[in-house]
Amino acid sequence: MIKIDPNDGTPIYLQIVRQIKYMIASGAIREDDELPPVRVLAQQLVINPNTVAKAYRELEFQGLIYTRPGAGTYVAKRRILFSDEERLRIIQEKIESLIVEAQNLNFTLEELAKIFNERLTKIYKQQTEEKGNERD
Amino acid sequence: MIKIDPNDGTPIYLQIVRQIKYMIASGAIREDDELPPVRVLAQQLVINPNTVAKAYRELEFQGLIYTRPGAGTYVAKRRILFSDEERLRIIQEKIESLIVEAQNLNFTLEELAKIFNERLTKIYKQQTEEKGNERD
Amino acid sequence: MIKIDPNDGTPIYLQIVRQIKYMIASGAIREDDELPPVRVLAQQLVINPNTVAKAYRELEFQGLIYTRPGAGTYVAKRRILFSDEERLRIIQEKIESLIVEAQNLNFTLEELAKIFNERLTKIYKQQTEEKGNERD
Amino acid sequence: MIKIDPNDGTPIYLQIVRQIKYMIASGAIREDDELPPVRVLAQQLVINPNTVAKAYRELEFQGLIYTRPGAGTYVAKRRILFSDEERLRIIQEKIESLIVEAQNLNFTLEELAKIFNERLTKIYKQQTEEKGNERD
DNA sequence: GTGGTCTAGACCACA
DNA sequence: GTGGTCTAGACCACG
Repeated sequence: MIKIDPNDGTPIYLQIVRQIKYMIASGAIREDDELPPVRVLAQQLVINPNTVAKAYRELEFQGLIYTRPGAGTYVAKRRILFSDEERLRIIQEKIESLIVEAQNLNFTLEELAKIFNERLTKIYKQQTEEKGNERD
Repeated sequence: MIKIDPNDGTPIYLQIVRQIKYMIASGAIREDDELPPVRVLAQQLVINPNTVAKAYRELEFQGLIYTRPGAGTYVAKRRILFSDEERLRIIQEKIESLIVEAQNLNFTLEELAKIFNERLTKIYKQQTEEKGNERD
Repeated sequence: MIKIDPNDGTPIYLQIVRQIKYMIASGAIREDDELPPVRVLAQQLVINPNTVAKAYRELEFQGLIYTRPGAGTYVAKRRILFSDEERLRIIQEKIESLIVEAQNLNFTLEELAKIFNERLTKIYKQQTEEKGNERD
Repeated sequence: MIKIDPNDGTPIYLQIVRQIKYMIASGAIREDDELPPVRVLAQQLVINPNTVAKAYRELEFQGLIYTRPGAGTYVAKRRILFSDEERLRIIQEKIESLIVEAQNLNFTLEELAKIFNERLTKIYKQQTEEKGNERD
């Protein structure tokens, strides 16, 4: 499920973090699902177990997973770990980066707004559909 | 218009390389346009001049810019232009990443849209004001 | 300044974390003060640099210090990183532990309250004195 | 009345050992008092019975408890009693640690006092109620 | 010279 | 068998 690109430039452990974040956000893995054991994932990706452990630690810090030592690693329940100021700070940083990149790529602000809001609407529809299905 | 994210994981000099590359490849800056001097950019971004110098060296090595010793640094002739599909693909990837981050921070899609559009509007106003001032 | 007890039972890196937390809380080290470099502290304590790095990473997680790669590690400005729910959860856990330990040690709740409030009052007086001195 | 803190850093079995030791050394439990069966305590603390068993083994090795096979586990004769100074020293160390934690989480001393005393009052009421019921 | 990443490999606590 | 800690030691990014 997870793929490492050694030439990516970003550290391996962050590549793992990013991909697991995607899986959690998209609902591909859910609360209390078990993640692959450190050693197993390390063997699959042909990297050192410590590197996987580091990725898991980072995710645990962000409140997305939890580990029960001796048992395994699991997807955590959604909860608000950081203060509102902190959450806002983090997301505004990312927004800032996105806008700058868009301008570097010669998009106007209007174009960016359009692409962004379209994507958001699409996801919104998907999620309301899923909720509808769950109710069935 | 370059933005550094210290938590990105990618080295600062590569963040600069990427962003300038995008500006060139998307036509945001053009042949023989002058890049900001190393020291000026370093001061703007609050980073070490060596780091900026390294980015410029890398870009020169890739043939995207050239330096005229004692004069300045300029965008080179040989340019690779992104297709519109390429530009769209890149920006959509970034948007995707922003949305994932927001969801894992427990922002709703509505909250994200609100924060994003507010920021965009603010920048839009700033830029139209600046243009107004330029005309004076 | 920092002392390691190999027979303590608690991991070395947590012993470091705890002691630095004390230094920060007591004002022994303050905002923007530099911590000893990883390698230096490791050599002093005769432990592996990675272990010190792990302690520093943990403190950075908790928002108590920040690192500028290539430069050094510094005491961070006080700020509220975690949500109120999270902060309350953490401190209530500790209070719970304290109360249980007190009962195990055959203190009555009244005795515990007395000892605790006396200690708190003492610190409170100290801190108001210090503020007074700073104003001079 | 044992409490496990998974984030403490010290192994669970040692947390149990320490707390039972305190109960014995402070007279909270006495010679020939029965300890809870391994399985019962494990269920209460939501941990593995092996972990409790290991703690009991360690306490037996230290001569603080003895087991009568098929019957139960009891507090041994040979007891080391803490002096009042010792008890006070231990609990003050814990209080110190709680205050440091609270300050680093940006609680004021007043807030800490309030949370602490509220919790204490609540437990006090519970315990007097229980005694009332016992009398019935 | 500073911190960051990664590997290889050992040992421990715990289920 | 699972995660956690620690060591030794290499290489890189950055100031």
